[in-house]
Amino acid sequence: MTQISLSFPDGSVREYNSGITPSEVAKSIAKSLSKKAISATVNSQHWDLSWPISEDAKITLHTMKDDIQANELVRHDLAHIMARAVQEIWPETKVTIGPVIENGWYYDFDRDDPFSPEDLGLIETKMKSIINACDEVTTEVWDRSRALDYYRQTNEPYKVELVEAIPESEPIRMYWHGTWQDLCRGPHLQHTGQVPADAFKLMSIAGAFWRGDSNRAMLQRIYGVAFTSKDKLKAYLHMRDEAAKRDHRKIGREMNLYHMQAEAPGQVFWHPNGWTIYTTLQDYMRRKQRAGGYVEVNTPQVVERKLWEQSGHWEKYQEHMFIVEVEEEHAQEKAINALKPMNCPCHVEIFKHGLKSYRDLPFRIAEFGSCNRYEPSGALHGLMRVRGFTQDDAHIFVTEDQIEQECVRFIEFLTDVYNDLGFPTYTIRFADRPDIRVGNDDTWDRAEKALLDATKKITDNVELNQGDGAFYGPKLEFVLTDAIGRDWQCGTFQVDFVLPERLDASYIGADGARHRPIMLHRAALGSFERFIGILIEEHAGKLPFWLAPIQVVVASIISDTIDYVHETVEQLRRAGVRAEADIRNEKINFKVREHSVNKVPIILAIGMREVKDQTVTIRRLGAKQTRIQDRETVTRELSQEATPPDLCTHP
RNA sequence: GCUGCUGUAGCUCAGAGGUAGAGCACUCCCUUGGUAAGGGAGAGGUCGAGAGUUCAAUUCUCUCCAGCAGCACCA
Repeated sequence: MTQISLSFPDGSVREYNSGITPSEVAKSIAKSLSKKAISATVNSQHWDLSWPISEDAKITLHTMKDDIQANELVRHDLAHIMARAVQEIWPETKVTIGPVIENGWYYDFDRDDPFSPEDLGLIETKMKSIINACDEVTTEVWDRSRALDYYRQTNEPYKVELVEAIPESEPIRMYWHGTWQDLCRGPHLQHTGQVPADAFKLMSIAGAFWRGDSNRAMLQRIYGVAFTSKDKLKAYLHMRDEAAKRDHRKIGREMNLYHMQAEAPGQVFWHPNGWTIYTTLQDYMRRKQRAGGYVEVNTPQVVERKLWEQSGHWEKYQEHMFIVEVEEEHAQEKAINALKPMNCPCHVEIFKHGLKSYRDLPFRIAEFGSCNRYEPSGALHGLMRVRGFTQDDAHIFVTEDQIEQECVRFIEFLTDVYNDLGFPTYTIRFADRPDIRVGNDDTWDRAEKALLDATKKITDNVELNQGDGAFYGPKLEFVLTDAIGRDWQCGTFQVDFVLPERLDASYIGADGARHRPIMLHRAALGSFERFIGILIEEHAGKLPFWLAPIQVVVASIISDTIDYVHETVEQLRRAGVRAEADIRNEKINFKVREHSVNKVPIILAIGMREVKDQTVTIRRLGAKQTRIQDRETVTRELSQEATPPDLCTHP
């Protein structure tokens, strides 16, 4: 028998016979450890306690206290337990796959009758009885033909396909939870009773395509969440409730920001409050862009098909464009146009107008570009995914050796903007060449290097998004993380070798000859709609003062103060503060409650005392305390506070 | 687009094969009250749209539209 040596986290090394399992290793160290161990990490691979180790390795034994491993095992075992429960209740159901995901797992099933929400309770009960049975979990490695025969015999076509897809080099491993068998990579716990029966919950049923392919069968997916303890599950469910309260669709209604209706799906009816946020944000971006060296342009909404054919969008995105057909008076055929789904081709046309010299580069044009895309109905989601939206779009025409400097410049610009808007940290994803692409490898090499070098000048915090670049060039994606940990991709910076070529854009170089510029696409916010959605959720509706649609409500306590209230509102408005009067015949308690619910940042209460002393009583949203202060001072301070961050004279 | 669920007053929701109800909001009246809901009265609905079954449909069935969750998609 060959000997192997295992080294432990504490630095110690022990000798064992080859083929020893982590379970036996644990037993050799301490009885208590062997009881508590649930899995191991062997040479940085998560390892089942029952798998043999046949070579020298680094080993770490895990217990339920190791959250990462424990969660994975609990969730993975629950996936099997759920599949078993489903097949015990409905034996005709076919099983497919059931991976662990963030916070839980899912399992995809194929059956004629879809699951109903009531079925979830049934399944949960069955799962608990499987857990209580403490059935042993066992595993074997099978050879390919045995596995295929088995799944053909048991009439599990999806499993047959899965086995066939496993590369020859990899073992085919089976697991049993009791007598219930599933193809699985592992690892797992040792018996079903190790799964905490009170720390999981089945959440929802949804359709999902087999192998993520919309041309293949639609399966029934059940989602579950699971943790290592009941308290952790409770904490998670609580967090989820909190997230739901921040939903911009709910807050948008409550704060009367916008609405949508069936006659214009995916398009926004901005109400006065919402439009105030929108225009305030747009005014801010306009100033920033001007200061950042961009010139602003505006281009047509309805553009003839021909241009989209030239740009290549017609071929690729035709079915996602709003087509506008017009019976033109003297034309032989109908004129076919499309609402612009993007601004790039129009910007190229502006660049092309009049000869450009290399001295004109970098040529930066920006547009608050209204775009319309016929997004699939199932993709629409509040302000986050709409059919009509406005991008803070810009295109920069450059020579190849200007890419890096423009990229640095943009990242600085974007950092500044995100900072002002309350997102001091963000992550950058670098998406490099996809398999299907245009342009030669030399060009890609240089473009990718330029982007990476530029990014690294500013931050080391870059994630690689391999192969996810556009077919026309590499890109950077700027991702914000909101207050409850969700990621939102907003900004983008893309290098494009293709469009200038397709639309035949050129400039005159120092050598007097025509050259092809490279086009950089970039946006900081992405779309105003989406960004406002993110702002609302990030702040739970309590926007920074300068963005709040109504900044101040001046509320009368008794009707004798109405003139003073109006006067105060006028004074605030003259000072650039968005103020409203509330002189309704209601108690001050009522008014405070209502405006607080509506998230108005400041309430100024006016009674006879204030009128007599020329003061106001100021109350900030969320504060219990109020404070009486001279009216002129308050006006001055609020005016200061209402100033957008880029116009503030003091830090 | 696909699977499932949902659609009743401005909002949140209840209801039943015999053409509708609550709370909040709204209007009016009383109340002039000092920091998170004062009291009373009133008005408001082709029950998402269309078709079918039925003596009778908002309720059952089908089709469509929209929304929600997820999948697929996102230039």
